[in-house]
Amino acid sequence: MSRKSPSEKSERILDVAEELFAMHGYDGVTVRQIANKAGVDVALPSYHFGKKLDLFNAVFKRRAVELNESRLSALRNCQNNAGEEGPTVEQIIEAFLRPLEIAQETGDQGWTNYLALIAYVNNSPYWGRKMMSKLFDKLVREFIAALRKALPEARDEDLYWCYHNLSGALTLTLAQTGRIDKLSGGKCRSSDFEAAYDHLIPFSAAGFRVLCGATEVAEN
Amino acid sequence: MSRKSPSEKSERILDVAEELFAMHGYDGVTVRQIANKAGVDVALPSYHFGKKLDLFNAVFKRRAVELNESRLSALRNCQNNAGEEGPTVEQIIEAFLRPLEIAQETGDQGWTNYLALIAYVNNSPYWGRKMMSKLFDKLVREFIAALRKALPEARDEDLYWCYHNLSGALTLTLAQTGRIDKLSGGKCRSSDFEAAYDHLIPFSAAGFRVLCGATEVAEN
DNA sequence: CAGCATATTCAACAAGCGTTGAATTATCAA
DNA sequence: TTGATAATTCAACGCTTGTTGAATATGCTG
Repeated sequence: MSRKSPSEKSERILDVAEELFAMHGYDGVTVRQIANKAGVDVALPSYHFGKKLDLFNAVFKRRAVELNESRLSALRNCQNNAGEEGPTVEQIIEAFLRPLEIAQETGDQGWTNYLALIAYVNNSPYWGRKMMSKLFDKLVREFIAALRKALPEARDEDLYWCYHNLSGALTLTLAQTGRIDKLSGGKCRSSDFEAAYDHLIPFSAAGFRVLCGATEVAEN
Repeated sequence: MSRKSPSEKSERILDVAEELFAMHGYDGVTVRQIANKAGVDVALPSYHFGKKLDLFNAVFKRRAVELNESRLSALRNCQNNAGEEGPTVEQIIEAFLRPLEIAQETGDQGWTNYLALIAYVNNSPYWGRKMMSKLFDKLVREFIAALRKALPEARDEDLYWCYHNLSGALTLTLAQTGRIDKLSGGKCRSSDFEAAYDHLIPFSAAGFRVLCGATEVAEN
């Protein structure tokens, strides 16, 4: 137990780094700030995780596996429950989004910070392509394959642009900039992921249908 | 001429700062990097623009007025061309997006960098709310008002969430992370704004209609 | 208790940071 | 040409950065 699991301070460093990196980006945070906020010496992050970039990677990787498993299981679940023709577009997108509510459900602020960190990386021209691909491409391709099956007449190009739009809307949601709070005068809240997904699912599903052949419903 | 317009090097500093800030964010760029790439002394940015943060603000403000005017004129244009009932959702979104193709049309790389900088700011939890509001809220509210008129049965809450989704998809497009290039195996290109908008306009219009009362078409 | 590996702190380093005051060059009107 | 003003460079400052080697504390094993 004591050997295998990292020390308590080690996890506290990851938690604090997660929060600060999500808020200010990689370059906007110093190792000293992390150490101070975690209540440990400046040298401890280096001891546990090596260089600053290694620490960043450790934070980014930490929850990725669990998140991917959760989303994939949601996809498999809706595929099993669906009939021969497979799940609908709405069901697939739902499986893509709902697992992200884990932050709200568990009340774990760490998950909220992590999702904001994903938004930071995904939107960054410098980090974006490489880091996201490495950890999330496999899963994303599963979802796109499911969507392709639900929209058999779709052209590949249209399918990818639709996913891009969905991904962008999701990214801005995860970033939690508070912008919609101000714009809407408080009627919408950035932190309310459930409301965001309740709107994003029908919103993007309609988009997919329009651009990727809406014959699905008419045929039945 | 010489007094009023800033010197040639002064503009070069802004151009380089724009490019680097868009790529690496505020904290990911040093004043020295900017000066080196611009081919000027380290002290010159401070002389012309003051503190580093003032330089960042100068870059962010520089093209904002022109961009806002261009978008507002596109909105007024489609409003004037439309009949009594006003423009359609598609026409409004088109007016919101097409002016952003100015970068491709003029071949000015500076505009591409600037749009990526907007994406960086808009997606940043720290900078996002304040900086975006200051420069773009007035315009955004014009567009939302036009959309409200085109969708008279819409609940305010739904309208704002729909705009949020549109804004997110646009933001990821402007960021130009190259992620869709890799995902699609080259079938889609991040740099092809025209293709992005050709897809985003019907995509988001369908979303607006589904969530904000689709009776518009059925009634006519 | 002794011994040892791990965890943590301490102290310091070389490098890079933003910024500034003084010195130098360019620009242009008189 | 001279003088004034703006533009630019030069040199340096005090401070912060990430990282490291040695010293100390902690916790477990025997």
